[in-house]
Amino acid sequence: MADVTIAGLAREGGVGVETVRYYQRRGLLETPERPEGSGSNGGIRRYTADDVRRLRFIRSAQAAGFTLEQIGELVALDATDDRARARQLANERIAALDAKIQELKRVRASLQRLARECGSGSGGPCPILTAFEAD
Amino acid sequence: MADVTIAGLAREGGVGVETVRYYQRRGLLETPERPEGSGSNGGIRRYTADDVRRLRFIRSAQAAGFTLEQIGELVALDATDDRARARQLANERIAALDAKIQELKRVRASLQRLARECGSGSGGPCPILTAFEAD
DNA sequence: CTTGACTCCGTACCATAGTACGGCCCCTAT
DNA sequence: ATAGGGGCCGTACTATGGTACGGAGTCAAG
Repeated sequence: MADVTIAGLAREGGVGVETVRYYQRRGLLETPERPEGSGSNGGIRRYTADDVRRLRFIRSAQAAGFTLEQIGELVALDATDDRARARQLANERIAALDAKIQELKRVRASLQRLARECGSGSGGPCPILTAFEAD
Repeated sequence: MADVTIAGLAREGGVGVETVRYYQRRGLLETPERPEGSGSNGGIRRYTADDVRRLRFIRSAQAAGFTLEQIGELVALDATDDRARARQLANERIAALDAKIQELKRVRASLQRLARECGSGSGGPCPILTAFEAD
């Protein structure tokens, strides 16, 4: 893949240009040097496949529930060799994820009960407010 | 359970007093009348077991991924008899929940792979940035 | 050699879901 | 009767994760 402009990077990562710039401000993505352009300030920055990888990593890590701040730590960690810390972060997140998955399953069951009990006919109650009570 | 003040309601719901007041402003919780107090403005509001139920409902529905705006609709719906709409909301949320649960499981697997590969020894790479790539 | 799309940059604004503050009032115990 | 702990209310501020805007510069095509 040839190097791309910021719009190409954003497209590859499935985000908007402004989001890329936001991640740069947050220190999650590098801001490459502007090439020696013809004008006073230089030309247009180019992004590599590495930048695309990094952007995709950010999106996946977000999906995993990491905050942008934690993602910043992970990105920094990738440069070092602090395996213990990396494992710690991963394991903490796995535990949180397990709890979250269990919770989502519980509320899913409640919603299913609600959808079933709240049938088409108008017989009986449609107990929205108590839907989650038998948790 | 005897009727409680706002602090009691908050405690029962596991939230702060300010959060209760915020939910009132959002229209998710009722604001009971102030009793005819001795002073210029009246006395202190009292909350019932019903209010506690409603507050707990809000928290559970949030856990289910509903926004406060959607929760407002659910609360309003409970008063009406629009079963079709209630079922629709529930089913939409179940679908979203299923997708979310799948996603969390995927990223969990990636994290586990990361934690394993990034073992204690310093042999081999600790590929944080590529941890999610084989999704 | 101009037009038009895109980049760069700073700054401002947004939505969501709270959290805090300050002044005043009420109520109860000492 | 007085002090302290809440309650009441409006308003302001916070954190998180973006999203938008305006003006200037760049670049490629026609």
